[in-house]
Amino acid sequence: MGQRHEHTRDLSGGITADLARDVAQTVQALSTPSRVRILACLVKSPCTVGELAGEVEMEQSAVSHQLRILRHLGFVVGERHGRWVHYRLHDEHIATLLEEAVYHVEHVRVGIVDPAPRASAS
Amino acid sequence: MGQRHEHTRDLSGGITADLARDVAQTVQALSTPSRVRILACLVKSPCTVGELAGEVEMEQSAVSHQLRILRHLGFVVGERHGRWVHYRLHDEHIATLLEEAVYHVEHVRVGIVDPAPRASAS
DNA sequence: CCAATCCATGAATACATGTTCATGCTAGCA
DNA sequence: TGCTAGCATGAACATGTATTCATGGATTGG
Repeated sequence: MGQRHEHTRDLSGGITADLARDVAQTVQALSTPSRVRILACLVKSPCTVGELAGEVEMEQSAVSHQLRILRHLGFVVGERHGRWVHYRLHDEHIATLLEEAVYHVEHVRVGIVDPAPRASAS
Repeated sequence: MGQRHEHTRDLSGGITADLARDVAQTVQALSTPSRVRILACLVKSPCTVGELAGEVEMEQSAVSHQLRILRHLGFVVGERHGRWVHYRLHDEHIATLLEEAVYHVEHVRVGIVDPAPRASAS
């Protein structure tokens, strides 16, 4: 345990336009508060749609719509158990991605406005 | 050398709605192909607006607009040198965040559609 | 100074998207 | 077999946003 992953990809060679498109599309799964909350819930444990709706304070319909998006992006999978559908993260890498994103937000406090450059340097 | 960072944040305790909002807003910087390409360029080296426009195949005006967003999110900083404005990443953590995102897209191939759950399990 | 270059910005537009509302489908219970 | 609970889905709507166009500010070179 305590296994080491770097989880990074060298970008010194640049990236293609196609890869940029894929990155943007994937990352977009985390670009809305509702989906972040849904995924954060699923990190803790699998949930039904109704449970998710309660935890993230959204209507059931809205949750279903967002779950559909997350399914299409390969972030979550749903499995039917009787009348309920249990949703869970597709794999542990999804949890890692979210954990990394949260880490960056908490530690590298971004979001501070930076004015347009006016003064000359050098 | 070879220093170890985990770069993750334990989510077993859940996250607040405010944190989810911040995560979504921050991650949104990487949720568009144009901004991903701009940031990927800046990972390699600082660039002027005109250089960025050439590399990412966008008009100068569009690049300026996106740079403004990235500035406000604390992702990049611009410094005036004569007639040019040199843009660079705010710090190396931004590069790490992008590198991690690209890593996930390349290794954990998401984006495969998953049908709505129909069959019953158990 | 004047012109040219580099960049920022506001308005306008086209487009994507998140939510709600209404409805339909599936599975279990009486 | 109705009937209800849990969930999915389509339409409508409001909102956000990325780009283009036009323009203005800043700076240097002539």
